[in-house]
Parts: sequence; structure tokens; C-alpha cells
Amino acid sequence: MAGQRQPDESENVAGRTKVPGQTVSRRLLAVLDCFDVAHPALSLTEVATRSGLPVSTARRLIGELCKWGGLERLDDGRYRIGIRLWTIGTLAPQQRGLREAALPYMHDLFQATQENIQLTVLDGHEALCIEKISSDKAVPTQTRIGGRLPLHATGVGKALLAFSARELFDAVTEAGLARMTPHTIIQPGRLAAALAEVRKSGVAYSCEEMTLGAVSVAAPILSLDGGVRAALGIVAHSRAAADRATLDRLAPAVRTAALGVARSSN
Amino acid sequence: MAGQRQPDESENVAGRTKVPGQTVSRRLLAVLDCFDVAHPALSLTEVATRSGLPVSTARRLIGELCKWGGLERLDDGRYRIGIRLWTIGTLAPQQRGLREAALPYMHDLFQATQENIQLTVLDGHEALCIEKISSDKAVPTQTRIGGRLPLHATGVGKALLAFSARELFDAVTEAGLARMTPHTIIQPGRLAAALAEVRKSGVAYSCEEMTLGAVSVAAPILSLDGGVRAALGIVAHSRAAADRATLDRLAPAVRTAALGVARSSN
DNA sequence: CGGCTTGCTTCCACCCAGTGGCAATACCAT
DNA sequence: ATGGTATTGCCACTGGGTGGAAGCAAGCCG
Repeated sequence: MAGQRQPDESENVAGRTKVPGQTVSRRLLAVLDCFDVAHPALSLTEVATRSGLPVSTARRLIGELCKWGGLERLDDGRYRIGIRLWTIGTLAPQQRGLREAALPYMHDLFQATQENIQLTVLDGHEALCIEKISSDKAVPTQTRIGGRLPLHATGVGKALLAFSARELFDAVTEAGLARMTPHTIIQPGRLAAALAEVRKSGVAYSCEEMTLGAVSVAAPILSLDGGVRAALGIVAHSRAAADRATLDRLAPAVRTAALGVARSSN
Repeated sequence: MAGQRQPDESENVAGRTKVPGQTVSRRLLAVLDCFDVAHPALSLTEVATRSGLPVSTARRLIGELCKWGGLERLDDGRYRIGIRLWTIGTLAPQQRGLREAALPYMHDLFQATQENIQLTVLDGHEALCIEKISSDKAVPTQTRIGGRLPLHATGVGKALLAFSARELFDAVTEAGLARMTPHTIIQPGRLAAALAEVRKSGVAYSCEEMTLGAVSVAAPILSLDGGVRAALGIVAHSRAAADRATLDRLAPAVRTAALGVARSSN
């Protein structure tokens, strides 16, 4: 299935490179981009397909990455991300400083609640999960470290959005507020109102807006200049009538922890 | 001054590329390799120097990486590892599965002891720290997540080494057992004896062999086929006469936790 | 202030590393 | 055996990569 190969275009097939303006680096990085949570291990042809590169090119680049340690070859011939890339990624500052500063507070929250504790930063139009503490007693969430969450349907997302530039809000609403559950806020106006509330109280809530059966409270971690650096949140079991009471009980704890992190990571 | 064009050297000097056999990919990866714990942010010239690339080449590659998101440019013009690399590194399997399985156990150990808890895997001739839980009450160690520890002078290192192939032991001793403190084992014979003991008891100790004032207990996390997948360890304060007693008290806990991790990550 | 150093950016002529089609080989399932 | 699919290897051709040099922008100092 060569797909739409178009040899009609003058027999100048000559071209060795099929897509000119593309640099080697871009191709190499395209190979890395093939891997994601849903595809942690890929075969040569899968990489070629997903990256849009010819098989031979993909092969060469993969070989180069393997030699370096960025990819590893499995016994079945497939490839996966290697430890070298992980080690280098470790140096990313968002996670280095913040994580270190936040972990003690996250542990405290965890010990007190035994629920999911999440630390997220803003990345593009989503919240990126930097760290998460969980246990089998906590609500199962689909979030993992390195995973992404929508800004409009989660506590941490709203905390980030509320304290970000207005342009972000516009971009997010314009892209459409995806409905995750019947409780998801999908009207820009209602979202704006919720965010105003967040700015006033310093705490963001989410009641089954992302996952049925789960509620969350989150607070922003602000830098000195007033920008948001991250958001810290708890995702807890939704317990029918007691929801609001539970959240109100947790809110001060989360807020305090977030302030502590902000201070100790200045 | 510059100026002296020297065409004497066989005009094939022409070559634009100074180091032929080197591929673009290698150069690109060399740029990434410039960054490490001691150098989390680098200027253009620093990258050029450390990678051995001409400034203009380094600049182009850096630009490419920035556009992709692998590097970020700081206000002062320097560069640092970007979040994209971190996200991709997150997919590395060693840390993905293991970490998830180990964290609950690590939390338990931490709650019980309030000391440093470390999870490491074997990488090359060193132990690579995958996860660490710490607090200000614990002994300050220079280990960070993504950092490396010597195999012969740490509890986790010995646990890994004891259950690895003999070749690794030979390679490590041949390279020389670096003395970290007066207590470090630097004689291959004594190390071999210690490792035999570890194999028998299933637990590895280290008494101020890496850091003065710190002792550690560690246990291997074995896979079904008998290979070591990782090692779990505690680094605790050394309290004079009580050392041995402390360790003996911690050992069963560590061992049990390691077995638990092995089972739940099968 | 003007000369001096250091570091970043831009430019471009030259040419070697990269390319990708193709064929051979390996590996399955039938 | 047989057909289909994935991986490996090859190699003629060329466009992306190269790095020296010159142009800027800042900071330093006598």
C-alpha cells in the first residue's frame, strides 16, 4: 500500500528526497514523536508509517538513536524509548525544581487524605502532570506522570487557566470545550464565571466534570511576578451528599500547601 | 589576525565538514549530551565548546531543537532542556512500570522511617536513581533522580551487582574501585565476599562507604527469570553504636518491600 | 569616550552525508 | 510449498549541511 505515490509528477523521480524543505534533525525528532503513551513500543514499519518517512530512512535514524541510547531494541524487533532520553529529560527545569519543592507537601496531603495528589504545569492548551501520588485506595484516574489533562474540566486545569493570560482562555474556548461527563462545563460563559470565582477564592473545584465519581480541589502555585508556575490538586472520591463538605474541608489544606511550595521554590 | 587562508594542506581541505565520518544525528545528539546536572543551562558558545562543534553548526542544531520543544531559550540567551524531552523520557519503560509498582511500597517505608528511600536500576557500570523520596529530616545525600551511584560503595549498588552477571563484577573491579570514604571497599576480594553474603541474605548493606554519617540497606527486585530489574534501598543516619541494630531492624522491611514490588510488577 | 574583547547572528559557496527506490532476505501464517 | 508482510542491505544521485568570515551588539577598561 504505497499509498498515493504520485509518479505522474514528471519522471524527475530523480529526487532522492521526497519532501524537500525537511531537515535531517526534523526527521530524527519525528521518529521520537512517534512514541507516546498509547504507543510505547513500535516496530520499524510502524515508525515509518507514523512519521511519514520511507522505511530505509526511518531505519537509519532509528539505528543512530539506538547507538546513542535514546532508543532500545526489544527482542521482538520493536523499539522503545531508552533510558538515556529519560535521564536527559530529568534535567528539564519545570520538573526539577518544582518537584523537589512540592514533594514534601504532596506527601503531607497524601498522608492526610490517602487520595490522589497531582502536580501539574501548563503546557500548550493542556495541563501536564509532573508528579502524582496515588494508592489503590484512591480514585482510579487515567492520569499518569507525563500525561495531559484538559484545562476546562479539572481542578488543576482551572487553577492554571484562571491565573493565565486572557489569550489562553480565548484559545481554549475557541478550540471547543470537550464534554467529558454530563457535568463538564461546556459553555464559555459559565467557564469564565467559574474562573472568576477561582481568582477570588484562590481555589478551583471540579465536581465529576472530568470523571464520574471523582471530585477535585486545586490551587495555583504562583511565582513572584504573579504568573502561574504550576497547580497542586487533590482528586478524591465523590461521596454523594457529602461532596461539597469534603471539598470545603480539603480546600484550605491544598491552598496552604500550594503557598508553601511557592515560597520554598521562590 | 585571521586572514591566513592556508590552501597548502592538500586542497581537499576544501571540505566544509571538519570531521567527516560524523553524521548529523550524532551532532544533534552531541548537543543534547552537553547538558547534565552540573550544566542544566548553557550558552551557545558553551554548547559549541562542549560538543566540539563549530558555533554556527551548534547554533543551527540548537535552533532546530528549540523549534521542536526539546530545548528552551532563557531570557539571558542560554538554553536548557525543554519539557518535550521530559515528556518523551517519561515513556522509558524502566521508570514507567517499576516506578508505579514501587511507589506505594516506597511511601510505606518512608512513613515508617522518615529516611531517604531510593529506587535504582542498573545502567552501564553504575546504579541509576529512578525515584527517591526524601525529607529535610533525612540524611542529605547527593543523589538525585536521574543521578548515578557507584556499584561498589552503595547498598543499592551492591544489591544490583550481586545479582548481575559475573562479567559486570569483573568490569567494575577492573575499572578500579574508587575510594569515596575511608570505609569504602576497594579490594576486589573483599567486595566479592560481601556480594556473596548479599546473595545469601538477599540484603545489601553499606556503612559509611559512600557518605560519612550515612548507612544503607537495600534489596534487589528480581524478575521471574532471576535477573535483577532494580534495587530498593534506604539511606539512613548513622548513629554510632546503634548502626548495626538499626540496619538489622530495617532490613526485613526493605526486603519485604522489594519482594512486593517484584510481585506487583511481575 | 573610543578602542578592545567576547559572544551572538547572518551569509553563502562548496560538497559530502543523506536519501529512498529496489531487491534480497527473513519470518510468518496458511 | 505458497503468498504476504517486515526487515535488511545496496548504491547512484543530489540537496541539506557545513563552517569560515564578516557583521553586529554589549560589556569592560584605561
